[in-house]
Amino acid sequence: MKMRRSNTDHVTLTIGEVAERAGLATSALRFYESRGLIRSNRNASGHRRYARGMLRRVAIIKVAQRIGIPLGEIADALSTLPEGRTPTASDWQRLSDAWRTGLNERIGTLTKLRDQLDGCIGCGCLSLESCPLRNPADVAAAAGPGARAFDPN
Amino acid sequence: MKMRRSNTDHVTLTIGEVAERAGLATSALRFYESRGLIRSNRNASGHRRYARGMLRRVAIIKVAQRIGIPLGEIADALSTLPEGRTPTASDWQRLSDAWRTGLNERIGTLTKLRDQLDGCIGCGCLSLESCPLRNPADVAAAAGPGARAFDPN
DNA sequence: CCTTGACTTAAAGTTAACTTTAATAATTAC
DNA sequence: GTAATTATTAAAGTTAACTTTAAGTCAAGG
Repeated sequence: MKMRRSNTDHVTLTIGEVAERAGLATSALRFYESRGLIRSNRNASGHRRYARGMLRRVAIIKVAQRIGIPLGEIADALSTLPEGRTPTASDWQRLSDAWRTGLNERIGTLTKLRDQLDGCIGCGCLSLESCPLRNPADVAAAAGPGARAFDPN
Repeated sequence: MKMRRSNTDHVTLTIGEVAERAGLATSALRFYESRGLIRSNRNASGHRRYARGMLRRVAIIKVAQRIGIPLGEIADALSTLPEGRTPTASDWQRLSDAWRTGLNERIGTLTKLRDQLDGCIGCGCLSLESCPLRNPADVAAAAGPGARAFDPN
């Protein structure tokens, strides 16, 4: 029983519509806009109106987040696209290529950690000098997304 | 040129010593104590004194963190140990067994994500209906440690 | 016309895991 | 004996990624 046809421009979406179709809250969309990840046009009365392409852009943001890319980097990446254009297939390929590398590193770090953990089964390990878990050679962090209070050590 | 031998009890460590040997800040140790992850004895003037075993306990906390276990869960796990005892080899085995499972899940989630990403190279994907990246079957999150503001969707 | 419901903004709150600050006390070094 | 470290506490600040709240505007239905 939905009817919202008094919209002048039928190809635009309201913030509520984008939120529902993209699967996130309207507050998140406003937040992304404040961080420069997305943009919006306004109708006469100041309400946001989005083109269909925004759904793809938001989808890309969500995938990048699942990969573990912080919003700031996602914003940087998206800002390399020609002025606000909807990402094309080759845009997406370029972005995902870059992100795949980081993802592989994360997987590698976690896998190494698991292997070290496996190597420690019942060894009564965690010795000060010899335990690889306690003396990680890879200082590079396995940290996922989220707050790390500036020092990911 | 270090000399600190006026300590009555030579087998205890000050908070500064634990911090240095464990590789974290004194503020972090106090914070862990406030969260119930570690305990301390106090000397006559109220300064913290730790037994050697604390180093192993802190090492376990650090490994668990690398695995991606939030401090709250680490605290729960450690609290299953008999009253404040230094974790033994079998304690460690039990704890790491539980944590390994979560670690493997995380690795699995990220690996699946990477494979989906690989399957999308140049496909111009992210289609509303058919893209597995856009419609992840596994609602379970790939989220690492860190703030997720209560809704890990 | 009036009531919902969706929209607007700025500002403050949330969570995790700490750090920083401030003001003071105890130790250690010389 | 005094200066420099190191310690103590409580409270506030930090970062990320949002959400919630407050106070009000706009749109659609009856």
